[in-house]
Amino acid sequence: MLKKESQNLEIDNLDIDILKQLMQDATKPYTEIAKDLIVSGGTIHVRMKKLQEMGIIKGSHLIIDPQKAGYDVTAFLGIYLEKGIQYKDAVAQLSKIKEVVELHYTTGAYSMFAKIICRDTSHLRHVLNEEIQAVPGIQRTETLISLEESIRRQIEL
Amino acid sequence: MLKKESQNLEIDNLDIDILKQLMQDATKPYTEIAKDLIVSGGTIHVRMKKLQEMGIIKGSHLIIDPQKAGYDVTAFLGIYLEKGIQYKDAVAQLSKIKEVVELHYTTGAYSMFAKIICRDTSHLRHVLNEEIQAVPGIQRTETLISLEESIRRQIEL
DNA sequence: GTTGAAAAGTGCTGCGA
DNA sequence: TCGCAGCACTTTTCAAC
Repeated sequence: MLKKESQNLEIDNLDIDILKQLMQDATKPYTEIAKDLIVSGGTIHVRMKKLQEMGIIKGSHLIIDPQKAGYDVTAFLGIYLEKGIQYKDAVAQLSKIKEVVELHYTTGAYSMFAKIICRDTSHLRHVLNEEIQAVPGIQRTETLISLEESIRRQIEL
Repeated sequence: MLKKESQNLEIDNLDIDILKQLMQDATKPYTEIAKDLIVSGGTIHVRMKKLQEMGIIKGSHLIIDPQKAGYDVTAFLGIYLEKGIQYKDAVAQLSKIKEVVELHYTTGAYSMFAKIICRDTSHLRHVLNEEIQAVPGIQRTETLISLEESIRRQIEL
């Protein structure tokens, strides 16, 4: 017997429609989605199970307002690594810094690119000067501070 | 009579603990959270209602894997605006481009900074050359392509 | 503000088409 | 493969502490 991967691995329009709705509000009841799409609740359930097994759905997050939670400063960091430094080691070090919420290995001017969220400017200064600079292999960084987040959304399927 | 804003606007440790749990999995049942924190389900409900009214909770999102959904290329874009161009106008234009998932007004080298998600490199080329360049006021852009997203998480409360 | 339980609604699982 | 129906579970509300 083959592994159960041999099931239907395709995504149709119904799957897309379900994802579209849940990407905006992950707590929307299946029954309501079913009404909108004119299928039964059971069908939604089967599709969701398939999408989860396929790994397309990675989970769900509660979206909080960072500013109202006391995190007022968003910054981007272009990072220059020293030659010969293992990228993986730098990632391991940076992942220990809780304020780093996103890290990319990039082409272009920088070796790596990070997004950082801090309480205020003094908190940011501490993270930059004490935490980031302490990571071995980081040669230099360039900071871009976000004065306003004008757009924030998910991809449209 | 005053507006109902005169209610309790403070956040205590219980609120933080609830948020911590739901930030990782927005579908976690209240009853389970209640058991973990050793309070009743009703209390969780009251706190959640308060947090939503305060605007700390902005909603919930289903997290999908962009690569498995056919979006394989993440890029960052440093944008130089022409002098005298209204920032707001550029935002309005860029928000029409569905591939732009994040846009910040920044200090530093660039006027604005965008995050873009595309299906593949030819899709990215199209967005950059046709869509972005067509926005009035954009003088020049610098592209950073993400080869790997090494860290992706939410702030820790 | 919190509790505990009742009432309403939702999610899950088989059976049938 | 999909839809329907019953059971289990969760959400929501409310009187009482």
